[in-house]
Amino acid sequence: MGGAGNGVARTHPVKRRTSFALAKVCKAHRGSIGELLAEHGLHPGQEMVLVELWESDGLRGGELAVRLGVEPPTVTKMLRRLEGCGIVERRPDPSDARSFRVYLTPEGRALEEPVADCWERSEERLLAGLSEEERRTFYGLLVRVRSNLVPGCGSR
Amino acid sequence: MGGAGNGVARTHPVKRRTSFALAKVCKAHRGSIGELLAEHGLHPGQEMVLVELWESDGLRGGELAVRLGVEPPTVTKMLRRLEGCGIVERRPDPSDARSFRVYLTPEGRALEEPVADCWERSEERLLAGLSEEERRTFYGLLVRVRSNLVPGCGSR
DNA sequence: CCTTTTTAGTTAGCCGGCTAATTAAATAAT
DNA sequence: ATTATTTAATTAGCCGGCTAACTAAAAAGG
Repeated sequence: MGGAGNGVARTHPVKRRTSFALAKVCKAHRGSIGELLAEHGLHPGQEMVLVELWESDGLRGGELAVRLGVEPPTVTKMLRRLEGCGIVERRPDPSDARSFRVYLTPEGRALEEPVADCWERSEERLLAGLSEEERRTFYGLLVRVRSNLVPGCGSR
Repeated sequence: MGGAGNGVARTHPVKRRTSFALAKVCKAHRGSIGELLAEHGLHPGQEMVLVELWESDGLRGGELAVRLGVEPPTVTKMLRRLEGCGIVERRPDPSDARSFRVYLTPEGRALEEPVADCWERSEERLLAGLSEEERRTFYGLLVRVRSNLVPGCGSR
């Protein structure tokens, strides 16, 4: 099958970009943590909601969207499902009839340890073979790169 | 409102994990490149199909799934849409009646330059403020980390 | 007080991703 | 040759994410 130079298929230059490598790492990482979360009946993305609520329970819907860096309709749907699973509870905000506040149920609070453990295992797998110094370097670079992508994310 | 230690809301330990930072970078990065791709009517994820086809046109559906690191049903749907947009064409594989081969249309081939440009701009934004050495280090770490997550991804 | 504008969430609908179950063709085994 | 098995792709249905359009309450202005 020696066509006119056909079949060589050298890898495309775009594949050597850092941007490309990052995209692939992202996808793989989401899959990796999703696999662990599935053990607790969670889908990737939902763990982020939990972290925000462990940190400050009773958030308003909109504030949750801001902290997650996600659009309001996404929050609406995720909360509906998490509520359906009994992980979260939505109560009206007494001071604003348009708003509501999100609270963890006991079930939601019980997920803190196992899910934190997922992160730990996920990180273990992610950083395997890297020295302590390399890990610190990697973390530092991620933080800087993140602040490039999410302007003004210093606090969150 | 000084309840029993309530309202402090220190950031949750999980948020200091490299794994967490990576997840956030991922999300932001996908959004960043998605924004650029939208200028050409593409959705994030579709650019990956294009890269594979620029590299080797006429791939079988299953092989495409493997290279993208994605499940077959995902390929089915993406290709249906890309075909609907006239970017890609599916032709039956003469040697196997269950299979098909995917070919870029002229429109699909015409996207190579503009989309490669999206990647370049995306990378620019991503790596702003990093020295050449830091960029190399970051790239190297990404590649290593990726091989932790996707065992045997040396070639792709 | 009433009107206008801003803000908070929801709905509808699309896309990329997944799993589970199905169809149909190719291959292996008898 | 017939049967059993494996493989290729699709369908159905769910989830996280998005945009656009809408509803309803709060806040600002007159």
